[in-house]
Amino acid sequence: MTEFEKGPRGRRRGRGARERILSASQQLFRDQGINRTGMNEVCAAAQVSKRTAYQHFASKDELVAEYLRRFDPDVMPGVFDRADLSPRERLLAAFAMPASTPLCPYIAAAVELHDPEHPASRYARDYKTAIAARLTETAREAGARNPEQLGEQLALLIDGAAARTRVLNHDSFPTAAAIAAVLIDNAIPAAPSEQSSDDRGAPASAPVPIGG
Amino acid sequence: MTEFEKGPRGRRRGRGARERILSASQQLFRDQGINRTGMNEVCAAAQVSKRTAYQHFASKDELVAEYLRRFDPDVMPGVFDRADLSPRERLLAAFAMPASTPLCPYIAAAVELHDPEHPASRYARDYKTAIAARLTETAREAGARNPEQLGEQLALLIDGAAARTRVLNHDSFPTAAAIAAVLIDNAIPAAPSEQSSDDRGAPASAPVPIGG
DNA sequence: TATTAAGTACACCGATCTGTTTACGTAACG
DNA sequence: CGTTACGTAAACAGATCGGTGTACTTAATA
Repeated sequence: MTEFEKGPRGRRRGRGARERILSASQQLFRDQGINRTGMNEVCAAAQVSKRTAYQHFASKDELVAEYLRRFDPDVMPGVFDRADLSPRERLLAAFAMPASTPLCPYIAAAVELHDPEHPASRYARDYKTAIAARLTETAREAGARNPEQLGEQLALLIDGAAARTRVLNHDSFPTAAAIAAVLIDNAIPAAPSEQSSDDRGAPASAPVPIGG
Repeated sequence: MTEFEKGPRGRRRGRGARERILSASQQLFRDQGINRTGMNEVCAAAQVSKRTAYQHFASKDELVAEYLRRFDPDVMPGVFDRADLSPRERLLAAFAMPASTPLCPYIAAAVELHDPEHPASRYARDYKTAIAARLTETAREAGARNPEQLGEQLALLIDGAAARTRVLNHDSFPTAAAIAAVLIDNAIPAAPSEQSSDDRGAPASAPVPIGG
C-alpha cells in the first residue's frame, strides 16, 4: 500500500468489479427502472458477488447516485464541443435523438426516487442546471438577445420531448426541434435561415447521440 | 338483487368503500408515488379492510389504472370549457399552474410502472393524446395556420414544464407559457398582442387549477 | 514466502410487498 | 323473520427487497 494511494476505493489489483457493477447498473436501471431492479440482479449481471458490491457502494442509493454521475459523459456534452457546427447548429443538434434513449435518466430518477433530497435527485437537478447553462452559453455565442431565457426555454423543450416520448411511446424530439428553431430565430436579431414557423423535420441531423 | 343491476360492483347499499379507496389512492399515489405506497397503507387511509379493497379492485394494478381514470375530471378539461376566455386565452390558461401540483400523474405513472402495456400506461397515453387533441381544436378555433402542429407543440410544452418542475423543484410553467405565447403569435396569421419574443410573465393568470 | 487486499459463495436477517384465507359482524331487503 | 351482499379484523403465504456475516479463494506485492 505504498505506491498509488488507495483512495476511496482500492482498485489497484482488483479485477474491475466496480466498473462492471456500474456498467451493469447503467443498462439495468435504464432498461427496467431503478425501483424494479434489485441489487441481486445487478450483481448477477455484473458477475460480482453481493459482498463485493456492498464493499464498493455502501448502499443502493449510493450506487444509484454514482450511476447518474457516470451517465453524463456519454451524452450531451459532446454536442457543445463540436467545432464543425455553428452555435445555432449546436443548439439544434441537442434535439437530434438517436431514438435508442428510452428516457432521460435524470427525469426518471427524480420520479422514481421521489425524494428531492436523495443524492441522485440532487445530482439530477445539478445536471439539468448545467445543461441549461451550456445552452445559455451557446445561445450567447449565437447572439441571442436574452441568452438566459433562450437557454432555459431550450432546456424545457428537451425535457418535454423526453417526457412526452416516454409517455406516448413516440419520438417527440422533432416537434421540440421545430419549436427550438422558431425560438432561436425569434431570439437572434439578424435571424437568417428558412421561414419562421412552419414545420421542419429534425434539424442538422448530427449523428452524435444525445439524451436530454 | 332485483332492482338496479349489480353491475361490475354492487354498491347499492355499501357505505362507499370504493370511493374512499379511490380518494385515499389519489392522495397517497400523488404524494408518495405509486411504488412507494402499499395496499396496506391505502386501506388504512381509506378505513377499509384489505379484503374489501380486493373485492373492489382485483389487483393494485387495476386500482392504479382506475386512479388515473378518476384523475382526469378535476383538471385540464375545465380550461377548455371556459366561455369567458377567447380561444387564445384558453390556450394560455393551460399553463397557469396552481403550484400545488407535484407532477402530472400521467407522466409519473408511465415512469413508475415502466411498462407501456400496463393499463395505466395505456390510459396515460390516451389522456395525453386527448389533451393534445383539445389543444389542437382550440388552436383551430383561434385561427392557427397549422392547428395540429400548434396543439402538439403546446402539449409538449406542458409536459416539459411538468417534468422540469419536478426535477428542478422550481416552477417551470411560466417559461413554458412564454414559449407558448411566442408559438401562438407565430401561428396565428393576424397575431396582435405585445411584442414577439421578449419575456413575459405567466399569462392571463386564470385561477383555474390545472395539471398537465 | 508471508502478507494483505480483493473478490467469491451462500446462507441468512428483518422488513415490506401483493394478495389470500378464515371467521365473524351488520345492515338492507324480500 | 331469514337471506344475502357488504363489510371487518387479523393472521398468513409467498415472494422480493436491501443489506450482513462467515468462511473461503486468489493474486499482487513487500
